[in-house]
Amino acid sequence: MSVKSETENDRPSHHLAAKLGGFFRVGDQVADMVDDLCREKVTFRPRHRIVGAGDAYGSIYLIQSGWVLRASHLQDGRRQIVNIALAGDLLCFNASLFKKSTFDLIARTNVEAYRFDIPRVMDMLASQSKLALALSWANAQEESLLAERIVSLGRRSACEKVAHIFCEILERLRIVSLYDQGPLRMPLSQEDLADILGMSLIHTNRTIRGLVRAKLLRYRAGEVVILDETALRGVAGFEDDYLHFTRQTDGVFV
Amino acid sequence: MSVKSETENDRPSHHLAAKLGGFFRVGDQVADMVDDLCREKVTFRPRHRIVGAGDAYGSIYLIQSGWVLRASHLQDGRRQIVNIALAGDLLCFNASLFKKSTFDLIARTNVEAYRFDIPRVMDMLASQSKLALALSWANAQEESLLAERIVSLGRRSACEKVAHIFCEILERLRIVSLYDQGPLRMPLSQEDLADILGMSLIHTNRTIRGLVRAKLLRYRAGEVVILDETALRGVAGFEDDYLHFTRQTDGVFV
DNA sequence: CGCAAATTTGAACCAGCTCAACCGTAGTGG
DNA sequence: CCACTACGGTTGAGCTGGTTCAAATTTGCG
Repeated sequence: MSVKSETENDRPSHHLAAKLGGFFRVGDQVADMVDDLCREKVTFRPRHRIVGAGDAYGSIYLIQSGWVLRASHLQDGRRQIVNIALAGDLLCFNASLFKKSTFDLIARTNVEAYRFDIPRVMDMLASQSKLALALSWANAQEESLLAERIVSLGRRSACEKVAHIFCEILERLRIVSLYDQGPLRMPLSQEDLADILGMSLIHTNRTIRGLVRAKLLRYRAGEVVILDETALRGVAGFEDDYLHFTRQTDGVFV
Repeated sequence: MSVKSETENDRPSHHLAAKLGGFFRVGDQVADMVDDLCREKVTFRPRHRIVGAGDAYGSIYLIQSGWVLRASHLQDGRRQIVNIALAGDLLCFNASLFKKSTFDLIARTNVEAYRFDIPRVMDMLASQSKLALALSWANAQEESLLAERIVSLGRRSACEKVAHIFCEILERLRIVSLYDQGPLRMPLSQEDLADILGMSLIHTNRTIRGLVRAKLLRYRAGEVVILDETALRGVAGFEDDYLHFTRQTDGVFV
């Protein structure tokens, strides 16, 4: 797929490059390789189960737009959302090394994604070490997000958790230029939020209401407006270093 | 470093190969490369901080023996242990792509480890795709452990959490042949356990006592005896598929 | 309009927390 | 040998953050 006629922002690799750009100086070579992997574009409807627990992995996806939830279900119906995948995130990248999934991947919105052929990715990783390095970084960053989620779940109060997840989502969207300030379309129900934060739906609601009453944010179904991000970061104890988005000019060139 | 004179079990790569052996058929080529990386052996005393939050990464370690905790500290002293690293586990492998650590790595016991020189690892990964694949798998498995920890923290009861972590530790030690059955030396205090499970020390204690009273296990400082592992798995709802230790004979050869 | 999904609120309850104290065991130094 | 200390574990009591159950209200949408 030629990309010469496309503007930078239309390249399939755009969001991923933006994310990596926080750490690497991403050269055309790597961007071209990613674009080259993006031969097939797929779209999923909301609630579509992209991968189900027990399924064999067939593909790796690079999200172009939309929100995807990675969730685990216990026998009795309890659900835990392990992470949220946004534009520029890879799905099943490292997990595709396994025989089968232990998680569901659910499209929460309309999702546009590029489907990578796994053998082709493997070939390219084997021969293109810069690409491998770049994708390893993306992978390591995702692992860092999981670790921070563990900290939230284990040691933060309900109020801190809610504030923290909002701060994280804001920051992650900023990295891929999908948020600046003002109202944010956030296609998560309070039930989703509860399942991310390991809380009950009802207490999640009350906690959000508390933050609304404190004038830190406004909330409607599908939309939040952060009114005082500084204060929100304060209650969350939010430190963004775990995102490792340093925007260094002396970064490694890939 | 020649390994010809060593028995299989003495090779530095032994535990890592055992872990990978659940999925790959690990050939001599990869094992030799790992052995070759293990040029420098280091030991840490209990409580030694191998890496501290904020430190730049200097090395990658392969644990030969001992237990290491990866922990995060909040401003007010709350601590969350994100994971436990055992023999055969790599420390700082993917995180070494970052400028600096956001976690502490603490030796909980005497720890023997092999120190890898990062540039050398990078070179080898770039040129040896089989090695890269094998280590990527180890990495993906660790990510899977984190995801399961998130499920525990978010959606399991105190009793399920305690049972689950014991099942996980048993299984992980079995994979590297460090446990079969009977008494298990477990160098974690109840405070450590509490910080892994996101619970208070006191409630952790009471929960353990409950399992002891139910005759599922015996507990002393530094030692547990699992009396009824089947029952313990039952209360935990333990499914070992997230460890991805399938011991398949048709696995990919690396 | 009418249905379904999402949110909000109230009320009662309880799992897990904090505070406080005590016990056992293993050094350690006089 | 004993006193002292430190650390890990145990137990009680009271409290509270978060849960469950139940029901009402709002919102989105065909």
